[in-house]
Formats: sequence, structure tokens, C-alpha cells
Amino acid sequence: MAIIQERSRTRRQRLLDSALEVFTRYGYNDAAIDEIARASETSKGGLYFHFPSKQALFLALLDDASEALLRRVESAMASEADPLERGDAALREVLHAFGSHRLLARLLLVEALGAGKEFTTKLNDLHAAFAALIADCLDDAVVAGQIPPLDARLAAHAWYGAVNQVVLRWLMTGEPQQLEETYPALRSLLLFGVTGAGDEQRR
Amino acid sequence: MAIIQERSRTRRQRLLDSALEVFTRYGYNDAAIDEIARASETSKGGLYFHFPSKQALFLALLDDASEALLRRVESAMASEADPLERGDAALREVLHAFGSHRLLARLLLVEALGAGKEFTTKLNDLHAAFAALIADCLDDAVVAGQIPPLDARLAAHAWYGAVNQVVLRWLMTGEPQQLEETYPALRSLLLFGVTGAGDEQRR
Amino acid sequence: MAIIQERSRTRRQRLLDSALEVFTRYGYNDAAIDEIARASETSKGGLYFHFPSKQALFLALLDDASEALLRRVESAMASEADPLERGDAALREVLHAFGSHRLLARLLLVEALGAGKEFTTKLNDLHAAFAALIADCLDDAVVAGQIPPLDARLAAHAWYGAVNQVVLRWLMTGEPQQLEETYPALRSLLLFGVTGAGDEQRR
Amino acid sequence: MAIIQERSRTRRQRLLDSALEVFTRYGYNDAAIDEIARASETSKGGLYFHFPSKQALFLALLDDASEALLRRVESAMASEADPLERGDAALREVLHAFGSHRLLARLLLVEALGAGKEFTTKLNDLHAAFAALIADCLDDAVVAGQIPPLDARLAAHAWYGAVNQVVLRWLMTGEPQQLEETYPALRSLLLFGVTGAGDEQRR
DNA sequence: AATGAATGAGCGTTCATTCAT
DNA sequence: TATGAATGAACGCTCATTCAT
Repeated sequence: MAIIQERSRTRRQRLLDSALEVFTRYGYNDAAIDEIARASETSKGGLYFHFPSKQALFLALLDDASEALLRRVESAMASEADPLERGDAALREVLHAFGSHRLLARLLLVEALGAGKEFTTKLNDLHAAFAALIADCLDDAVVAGQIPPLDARLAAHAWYGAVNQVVLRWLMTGEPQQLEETYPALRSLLLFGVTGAGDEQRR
Repeated sequence: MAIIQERSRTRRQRLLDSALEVFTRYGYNDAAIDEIARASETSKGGLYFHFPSKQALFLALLDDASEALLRRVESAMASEADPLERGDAALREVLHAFGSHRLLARLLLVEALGAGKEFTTKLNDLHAAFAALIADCLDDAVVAGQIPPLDARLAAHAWYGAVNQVVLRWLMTGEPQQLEETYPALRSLLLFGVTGAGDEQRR
Repeated sequence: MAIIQERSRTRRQRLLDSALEVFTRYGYNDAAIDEIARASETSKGGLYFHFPSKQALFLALLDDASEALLRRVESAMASEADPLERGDAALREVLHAFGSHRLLARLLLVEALGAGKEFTTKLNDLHAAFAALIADCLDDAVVAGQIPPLDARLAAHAWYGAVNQVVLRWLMTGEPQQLEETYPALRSLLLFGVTGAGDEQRR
Repeated sequence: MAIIQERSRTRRQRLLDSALEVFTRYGYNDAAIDEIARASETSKGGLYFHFPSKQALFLALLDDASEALLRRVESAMASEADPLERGDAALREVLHAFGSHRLLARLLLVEALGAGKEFTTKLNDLHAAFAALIADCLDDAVVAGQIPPLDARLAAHAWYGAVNQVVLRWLMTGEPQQLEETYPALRSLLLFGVTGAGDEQRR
């Protein structure tokens, strides 16, 4: 029983792995179910035994990836008490996660957007979850008097977008070689903007 | 002859208009050539007379939109001498342009990403052009001593991403009602970060 | 224009002809769209240009066949004044029509039944139309005093079923060689039953 | 051993029952093996242990139903000495059997026809067996001088078809509520036709 | 005997593209 | 230039059947 479950989980996982690879290589629409089945050394029917449709497979991928990323970031934030340090930790974790999982980055930042209307909701949820995480940080920092009052939601989305675009550049042009190299500069930008006012390290 | 050319241009433009609408409504892959032809009150054959393929049509749309946006931003920047003011003008113009052309925003920020590998290059070019515009500003500002030295390319992409995400939120959730309302907060974030250090207005 | 319409009608008709042949040879479910396209020397896409689905194609066939049969029978009945003669004419015409269009008989009596729930309504309509035709005859004959009062609807269905079964036997076993040979015996049965009471010819 | 056989028979019977229900609800082609297995609270593998194929399962159903019906009719006929009374008994029994086993009626009169070429033979056999039963009656009645000579085979098929169609109407339109109500009228029609000549009761 | 995960051939349908008119 | 009927490769999905356990 346990063995069967394990094998089943294995098969399912193999399918998800292959799906991630094929979806990110060809894009949602150009990814053929046949190709995913072949890549996972399964049959088409086997795939459809585990996932009811192509859409559901992609959604499962999206869910897994979103959840994993969120969990990692949340856990990284949990180990910091200071609000701004928590934001810092989030940034580091995101860069680390994407930097070490190129496919996951591609999935969430590129393919999910163009996969069709059906996935918009999911993506919005992810954006909202991330933005909420950051917005909470910022609100706490405001309460703690670390930063002046501001539109935390907007700032959170702006942060998120700034990071995303840097990841996107890395994905598409390969610059810089190590995504995590961007951490210091990004941190400074998010905290102090381009003027760098108050950034003691940069002075 | 001139009349024919003009009529041709009209037809071509009608096709582009309809294509923009259909592509942004359904997404690149789910947009049917039939639908575009119908929407432009032409025939499929007529469409193929003006554009050799679906891909070319989308590319033309992307080109036109990118160029128009870039021209507008460049022209807005040209009328400002001060480097940081130029950046400011660019931000205002981008928010204004996207805010008043929802479809254009959707096309460039959403559909282009998911349309397939063939369009990645085009999108990279657009990103690069925008980033270059902003990076030049920042470099000038550094030279002028307005801001401390920094990785201008990275900062440019971060800026660009921050703005994009705010636009994206507006596209997908409708917040805020008027995109341009975000200008003051965004300006402050880009210049001074969340700490707002040096932001005399916010103090 | 007229030529195009004609060619179009030709193509459509060719499709219907091939569809009739393939559907009656393999049955609705085992008939492949590919096969129909091949048989009509068209492409699958061409078929789908004229008919939106396999179901619609079968339905069109059913409609055409029903209508043609009903029209023929109605016209045969129209030329007779006497109620019972009208019934006689209907019987002759049905036997003649089915006898000379084996495929049509197969379509209406065999394939339509097993094609699926979607066609039941259509088939019921046909049965109802036929039964109504005959029931009217019988009602008129009652009014004219030619036959005693009876449940005309039930009798109509029984007649219809009797004829159908004879056609079915012919379809499936090939007996008798000429379907129309069955006319005199069928006529006598329908009018006088097995007792033949009142059948002056049989006495 | 006996227990196992009994359990096996039980399982087999449960499968047949569920199969009858599923086949008549969805039609042969649209009935899924999965559905039958689920309905009988067995597994797909279990089903395939008892029946080698979907076709064989349907055939078994057809066989059982045909045999049961024939046995009932034969037994009903056996208790009558007079040829025409025997026919009468057959008619009563058929109406009673179908009237109280709607699914059986559907199976034999509707689904079997459209299930595909493979079942034609079986169906022909059933038709032939029934026709033979009735034809024998009629032949005997001729010999006994009760009715004039006639093509007994043809008459038998006509009878059979007349009854079938009345059953079919009941199945598909629900008229009349009780199938057995049709007995007197049908009896009269089969014996005396629409003229009712010789029908003392109708006079 | 029984289970249900796995197989894979086959099918209906779509749609970008072509081309005779 | 423009039309729209025609093409055909490709795809998502189904489901009867198999087989390791």
C-alpha cells in the first residue's frame, strides 16, 4: 500500500517535473501533452489518470510553485524580528529561490502570464499574497517608526515588480550570471531609492 | 494611386486596430485570424494580403506600440534639461500613456510575454530600449552629482519593473481607478525608496 | 456567383452522399470523420466548413432523409381522394422509397436508433409525423364510415411498425429480394388482419 | 467451493444488472466500462475477470434477455391449445414482459440495433426465433381452418413489428402510461386489421 | 479473484495558411 | 486587391484493455 502510494507519488512527481520543463521550454500553448508524456516516460493516458486536463496540470504546477516559494519566503521572514530585516530576508530568499530554480522563475514570471485567461486568477492570488507579505512588513516598519507613512500596498507591488524585472532580465539575457549578485544594489534601491539618501554603506 | 494607397493604409490600420482588440481580449493563441478578419470587416484573404502571417501581424502591432510608446516618452524627456526631471517626465508619460490606452498596456505587459518564443527578442529589445533611456538619465544624474554612483542598468530595470507591476495591478484588479494617481508615490519610491530619506515633500 | 453556389452545393451534397454511405456501413459511432472526408474526396477541414460537427452532419442527413420521405409519401397520398386509398398509396410509396434506397432505409430504421440520445428527439418527430399522416387517414375513414371507430394513433403506430419490421427483415436478411413484393400481403394484413375477414381478393 | 461459486454468480449477476442499467441509460457506445464497474461496486479488473470484453458483456446481456423473453412467451403459449389463442397469449406475455421491464425493452428494441455490426446476427436470431414462434401459430391456424392461407413469415414479422413499435412509442413518449392497456386494440388489429371485420367484440 | 494504475491507438475538432476565382 | 472555400497537420482527450501486485 505504502509502496503503491509511493510509486504513485513518484509518477505524479515525474509528470510534474517533466511538465515544468516542457511548459517552460515551449510555453503553455506550444507544449504538447504528448511531449510531456514522453519526457516523463509515461503514456498520455497515464498523464490523464493523474491530471484531468492540460489546464489542471499547469495549474497544479503553478500551485505547487507558488506555495513552495511563499513558504520559503515566509519561513525566511519568520526568523527575523525587525520589520525591515524581514523585508531584507524576503528579498534575499526570492533572489535565492529564483536564482537556483530557473524553471520555476520562468514558470511564474513568464509562462503564467501568457497561458490564457484561465490562469489570471491564480496569478493575481500569487501577486496579492506576495504583496500582502511585503505590505505587512512595511506597515510594521511604519508603526515602528523606521519609515514614514506610505501607501504600503502600492510600495509592495512596486518592490515586487522591481525584483521581478531584475529576475526577468536575468532569465532572458543572462545578466548578471549570478542572480543573487543583484541583492545589495536592489536592497539599496528599495530602501533608499536612487538618491541613496540614508544609505550609509553606499556613501 | 494615392487614393488606393490611402485606402490600403486605412484597411491596414483597421486590421491593426481589430487585431489589438482581439489579441488583448483573447490572448495571442486564442485569438483567431477569423475573428480579427471579422472584427475589421475584412476577409481572411484580405488580412493575409497585408500581413504574411499571424505572427507578423502581432509583431507589427508590437512594433507600432513599442515605437509609439518610446517616441512619446522620448519626446516628453526631451523637453526637460535636468536629468532627474527627465526621469520624472518619463514616469509621468508612461503612466499617462498606459493609463489612457489600456489595450496597449495589456499588449505590451501581458500578451507579449505569453505569445511564444518568437516574440522574446522583440520584447527584450523594448526592455533594453526603455532601460537604456532610464539608465542614461541616471548616468547623467550621477555625472551631475545629483545621485551617488550606482549600477544604472540594474536600477533602470528595477524602476521599469516597479512601474510595470503597478500598471499590471491596475490592469488586473482595477486598482487604483486612475493609474496616474500612483505618480507621486511611485516617484517618491523610485527616488528615495521606502525610507523616504531626502524626500522633502514627504517629511 | 451561381457557379460558386453550385460548386458549393455540389461539395455539400458530395459530403452528404459519402456520409450516408459511411454512416450506414459502419454505424454512427464507428464511422470516422476521416473516412467520410476521404470518401467524398474532400478534406476534414472542408467537411467542418460545411457542417459544424459530426452530430450536425448526421442530423442533416436525418433531416434530409425524413423530409424527402415524408414529401414523397404526402405527395403520393395527395393524389388519392378516398381515405383508405390514401393509406394504400402511402404504403406503396414507403415500400417503393425504401426498396429503391437501401441506404436511406438503413439510416432511418437502424442507425438513427443507436446513434445516441441526441437523435431521439429527431426520430420521435419522424415517427410522430408518419403516425399523424396515417392516423388522419384512419380518422377520415372512420368519418366516412369505411371502418369502425378505433384508436387511430395506436393503429397508426402499429401499421408503421409492421411496415418497418418488414423493411428491416429485408435489410438484414435480404428477404424478399424485392421489397415491393410484400405490398399485397401487407395491405391485406393492415386492412383485414390475419383472419382476412372482408378481404374479397383473398377469399 | 459452492460458496465461491455462489459469490461469483452474485458478482456476475451484479455486473449484468449494472450493465443493463448503464447500457440502456447511455447507449452501448457511450456506456463506459468504468461506469459499469462503479455501478456494480466492482473494479474494472473484476469486470474483465467475468467478461472478456465490453462486447461480450453486452452480448451476454442480450442473450440473457432474449432467452428469458422467449422462455416466458413459449411457456405462456404452451398452456393454450388453440392456435390463435396461443398467439393471443404470446401478445399478452410480450406486452406484460416489456411493460414490467422497461430496461429490457430498451435493450432489445433500441440499444441492440445501434450497438454496431457485431450484434446484428444476434438480433436477427432473436427476430427469427420470435417470427418462427408466431409463424408456427399462424400455420397451425391455417391448417385448423381458422384463417385463410397466408405468408406466415411475413405476417409474423409484421405482427412483431407492430407490437415493437407500440412498445417503442411507450418507451420514448410514455404513451400510454400502462403498456398493457394496448392489448385489446392490438389484438383486434392483428386479427382483423383496421376494418375490424369479424371482430365480434368491436361490432 | 480482485484492484486500479498504466497503456496507446484512435478520434473529433481547430485553425493558420493557401489559392482559384 | 479581396473573397471565402478548402487544406491538412496537429492537438487534447477518451476509453477499452492489460497487468503487476
